[in-house]
Amino acid sequence: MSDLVEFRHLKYIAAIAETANFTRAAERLFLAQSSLSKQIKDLEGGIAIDIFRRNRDGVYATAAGQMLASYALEAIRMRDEIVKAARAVHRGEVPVLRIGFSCFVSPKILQTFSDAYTSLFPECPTQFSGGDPSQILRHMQTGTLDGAILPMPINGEEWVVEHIASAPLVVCMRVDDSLAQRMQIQVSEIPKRLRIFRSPEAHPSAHNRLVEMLTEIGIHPDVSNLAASPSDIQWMVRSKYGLALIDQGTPLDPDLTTRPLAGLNWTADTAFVHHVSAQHLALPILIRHLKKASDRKPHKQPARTKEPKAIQLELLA
Amino acid sequence: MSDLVEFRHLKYIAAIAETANFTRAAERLFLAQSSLSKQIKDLEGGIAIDIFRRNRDGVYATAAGQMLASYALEAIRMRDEIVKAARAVHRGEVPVLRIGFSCFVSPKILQTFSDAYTSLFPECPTQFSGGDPSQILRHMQTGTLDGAILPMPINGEEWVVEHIASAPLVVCMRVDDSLAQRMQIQVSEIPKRLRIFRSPEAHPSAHNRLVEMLTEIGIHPDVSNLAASPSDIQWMVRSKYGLALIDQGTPLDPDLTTRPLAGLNWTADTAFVHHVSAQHLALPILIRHLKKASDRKPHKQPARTKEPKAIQLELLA
DNA sequence: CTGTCCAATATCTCTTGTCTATGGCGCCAT
DNA sequence: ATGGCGCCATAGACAAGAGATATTGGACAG
Repeated sequence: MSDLVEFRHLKYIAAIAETANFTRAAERLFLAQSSLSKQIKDLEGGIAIDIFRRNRDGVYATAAGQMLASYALEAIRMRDEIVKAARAVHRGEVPVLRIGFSCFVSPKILQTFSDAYTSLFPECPTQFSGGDPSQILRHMQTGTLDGAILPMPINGEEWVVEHIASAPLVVCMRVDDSLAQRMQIQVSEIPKRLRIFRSPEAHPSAHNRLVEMLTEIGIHPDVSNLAASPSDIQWMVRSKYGLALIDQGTPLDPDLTTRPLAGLNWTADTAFVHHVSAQHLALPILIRHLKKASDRKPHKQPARTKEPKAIQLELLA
Repeated sequence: MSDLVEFRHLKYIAAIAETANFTRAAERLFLAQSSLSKQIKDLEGGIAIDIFRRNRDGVYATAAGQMLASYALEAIRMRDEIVKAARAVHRGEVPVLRIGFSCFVSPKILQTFSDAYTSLFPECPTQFSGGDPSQILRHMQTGTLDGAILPMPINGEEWVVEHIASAPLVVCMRVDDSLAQRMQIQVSEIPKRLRIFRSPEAHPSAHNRLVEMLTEIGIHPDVSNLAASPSDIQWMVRSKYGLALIDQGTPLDPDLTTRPLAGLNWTADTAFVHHVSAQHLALPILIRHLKKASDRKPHKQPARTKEPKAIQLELLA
């Protein structure tokens, strides 16, 4: 039924809707007015929808016609985008997609991202490079990276940020720690032992935010042990330098374990980020894909918290 | 250039990609094999993309072909959806969209939603009815409401929840309150005065969550004054029953004012919700639209907080 | 009443999508 | 080897249909 609707028709509809005039639309389409008229009339008959109302003072789209017209613009834009990208892929002209990532982003997220890109742009090469968020942002400013997967928050108007994952923030401890007996940890139990943090320079806003949040709930953390990677953190915990807050998804040393924070539902959120002026041809398609996918993930892990997932700390992933 | 690509071609590409065989794809399309072959070949020449690789043991899509094939499925689905909806609009067969809302959802959000629906489904009637979230959810279960605009969180697998807005949670006070002199309020300053809350029965999970969060930061609120609407709350504040936490977007009595909570970045989040088994034909299109729009809103109000927006309380809007 | 503007209609042309028939290629069973 | 089979490409015929030209008809302004 709707197979009668071709892109050609969408183009015609869009042109008529814009000009509100068959004759001028036909000119713009390099078409005779009569041809356009006939095409639309046949279509209207075929799909049983009056698209335009022809009046003394111009042509306007009916309600249904307005829907089709706005859809038309979007559909044509998307088609052109995809065809352009596909052609670039075919010619092998898709430049390597250079992605930066923080080592605090879990491998699973990187894998998911990489898989998504590969399914969208098969056989197109990627280059992943780890580093400090602040370094990575600089690289994106200078154009030596196309995008990045980073812990939130990322501040500034110059960044396009698309949230892609979030995982609970949990307390990391030795398996033989007395706290490991418990299912959950009360915040009030650990203020003095929470002493391991990530280097503030690497991602200042996230660090500041974490400290501030802890302060708000009455913990004044002793930020003395600084780690530059999850394995540093885990080594410190193993060596009894203190406890740490880590992303639940982090692959864990067998001597260590994690426990959720009672009541609190802080999450470590991860985003795909690119500079507003980034050029890579895959970015619009990639972002659109991530946007669609973003709604499914939250559904996968909702059973964990009995309480509504509520406080969200967009924090180091 | 990409004007050569018509929906017809997309249908062909999808069929071939699925069957991996021109002959069987042609059968499925009620088409002669030769026609299909020619169409694809002409298209490949026209847009300068090799879509399929013909081999001894079958037909595979090339990298670019895979992109086109997966795009094809999506594009055709969308077209059919829109045409179906447009036809329903044309015939006046779109049933009234019955939307429930909590009175704690700001009028601006309702207006935005209503505008969005009207632009997507011109001339299609809507019916808005206010009420308690718990009532509204029951109505959606029984099918007497198609969807609702409610404060988050909404729990349960039976609900489809699409986040549409979020606004900072602020302290509401009289203009002549001594606290009104300050730009921000420290949480520690108000524990005893925070005494006005929304009726727990109306939205139990949100209420529990708010109380729990306050407990976490050391406030044990005196939940004695219960209000069923923003104006009840404002009357209570004006009459010196205490302070209240309200959504920053709430239209305010001239005798009252609001101040942000220092450091905290709690937000009141609002979602569009519908039951998983809801039938209304506008829902898929509406949800898709809200999803696209959802990313623009956060960009509009980021300058307000100097600190990264961080803790998010999906709470009564 | 006439000229103008604009969409619809009629008729014709020419492109193109599809059909039937056929050819070529590789694979396998005999 | 060879003949049959499955599969895709090609060729020529044909019909559908997209588009062009010319014309009609309605609304409106002068």
